Formats: sequence, C-alpha cells, structure tokens
Amino acid sequence: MILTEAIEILKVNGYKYTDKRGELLRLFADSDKYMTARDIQQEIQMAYPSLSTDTIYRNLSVFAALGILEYTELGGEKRFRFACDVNHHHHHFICTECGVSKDISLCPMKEVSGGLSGYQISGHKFEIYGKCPDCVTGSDCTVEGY
Amino acid sequence: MILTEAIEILKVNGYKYTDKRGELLRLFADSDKYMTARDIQQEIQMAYPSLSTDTIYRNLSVFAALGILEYTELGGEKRFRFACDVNHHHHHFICTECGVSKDISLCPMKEVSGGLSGYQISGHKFEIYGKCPDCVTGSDCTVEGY
DNA sequence: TGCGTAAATCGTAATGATTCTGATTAAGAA
DNA sequence: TTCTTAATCAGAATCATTACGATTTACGCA
Repeated sequence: MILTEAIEILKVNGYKYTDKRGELLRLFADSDKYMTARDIQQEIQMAYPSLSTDTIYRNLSVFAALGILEYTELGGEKRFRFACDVNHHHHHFICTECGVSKDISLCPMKEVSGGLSGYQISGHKFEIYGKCPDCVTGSDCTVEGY
Repeated sequence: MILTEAIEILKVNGYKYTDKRGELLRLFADSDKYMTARDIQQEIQMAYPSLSTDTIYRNLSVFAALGILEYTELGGEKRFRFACDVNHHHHHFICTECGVSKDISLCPMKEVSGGLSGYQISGHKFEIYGKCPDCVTGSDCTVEGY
C-alpha cells in the first residue's frame, strides 16, 4: 500500500479528502510502526496542534474499515499500521518498545485447520513480541513503551 | 491445573484463602471458557450477589500473576481461563460467541525464530477465532458474544 | 467562480472497562 | 482469644474510546 493508493480508496468509497486525513495517512505511509491513537496525536502535534481526538479515532476506524490500515490489540490499546501487501498474507514481529514491525512470512494456519472440523473459523492472529535490534542495543526509541 | 493445586499455589505464595477466592477458582476450574470480569460477575451472582467489582479484578490479576489463570485480550477486554498444563506448550481456538476454547497443539515458533536474529523475543501469541460446533448449529450459548 | 448540501471537524460530555482510595471486615498466626 | 495484616467493599477516579450537537469545509453543480 502506498499513500496515493490509500487516498484513491478513500475517494472511491465516497469519503472526502481533507488535509487532516492526508496528514494522518502520510504519518502511516512513512512508518512501519504500530501506533496508538495517542502516538498519532503526538506525531501530528506540529502540523495540527489541536486536532480533535474524535477526528483521530473516527478516521483510524474509517481507514481500518476500508483496509487502508490494519490493527492489533496490545497492552489494552488498539495499535494501527499501514496495511501491508494484501496479496501476500503474513504476520508480524512487533517491538514492544517502539512499535516497529517486521514481516513474518510463515502462517501456521494451513497445518492447523484440519484439526478443527465442525468449527467455523473466522480469523486468526499470530504475533511475536519483543525488542527490535535498535531497542535491544540502545534506548533511542521515541515512542512510549507498552 | 486443578482446583486444589490452584489453592495450594495461593497458600504457598502467602495469599489467604477466602470463600470468594474459592468460588472464583471453582468457576474457572469447571470451565474451559475464556471469561471477562463481567462474565464472572454474572456467573457468581447467585453465590455472592454483591461481590465487588474490585474484588473480581484484583483477584483475576493475582491469579494471572501466579500462573493460575492465563488471559488474552479480545474485543477490547481481558478474558481469562484456567491455566492449561504448563508442561505442554500450546495455543487455542477461541469461540467468539461463547468463549469456549480448544487446544491447538501446534506452535509455529520453532520455524520462525531463525529469521529474527538481532531481535529479542519476549513472547508470542497464536490464536484462532470463530464459532465452536455448538455455536455454529444452535444459538444456545449463554455467554454474551464478542 | 459562487452555492448548497452532506460530510468532516471540533469541543465536550458520556461510556465502559479497569484501577485506586479509605474505611471496614475477616483470615490465620501467636 | 487477640492481634496484625491482608481482603473486601462501595464509590470515586482514570484511561481509552465513542457519542453529541454545533460549526466548518469539501466538492458537485449551476
């Protein structure tokens, strides 16, 4: 997913383009980090110091519904990141210090589903948590730990 | 894990036995469901109609810290279940209707860790969501959906 | 380019889950 | 039985998130 693609998805689905949506999307497009609404609010501080929390939450929700963002629940909060390539199903390592993510191409679902006859599977989650190399060595991460 | 074992863990760690803790543990011991604090409050209604929410949350937290319970975050809430056999690491299918869980013996971690040199792994999560056979056929589940 | 309408944003209030506080009660050791 | 400390209680506080009503803005169309 790239920025222009995300904006196109907004338009196609009848959503208006606003500077604030553009700025929100730019933040995600430039990052491979999972971010909370509060992270976003901090990051967007200089551009829009008084952006309403409602606007952030509402747009994160819209973006996720349109498949522009994906999210996970971690540490009692929702964390969002720019959606990865839809054509290549995969999972993530997530740094619990800075939120940065790394692709894990393995998906364990194919070996499992056989043992669940009678069950109706609607989704799954495979995530690995820990510290990324940067956060292991130094403490130069900018996003609050979780 | 069985009930007497859980109570023993409490004692060994210097926690007192109370009727309410006993009742809480009994609820978990008799069930393979992931339950929220509210689920517990409903279940315990007849035995202790006025059990304080604080007591529930505090004890769930104590039990989890002692390894008596395990928990997951799902649908914006923490959900707890009686801890499984510690000697056999595994994961769970979780019914999003009634919370019932089923063991998934496969763990994908051994195939993955090689690709994460430089990363410090602290944990992982592999869960499959959907409807259990009972919830697929009928709608006779008692616990609120999530 | 200017208008009009529906959507977006704002500030604030409400919600729901969880945690904290200070007072009261009870477990269990002496 | 007494005493000390932990457990419980009711209610207030907190944190993330959502809802509300009023105001502003994007953008299709004349």
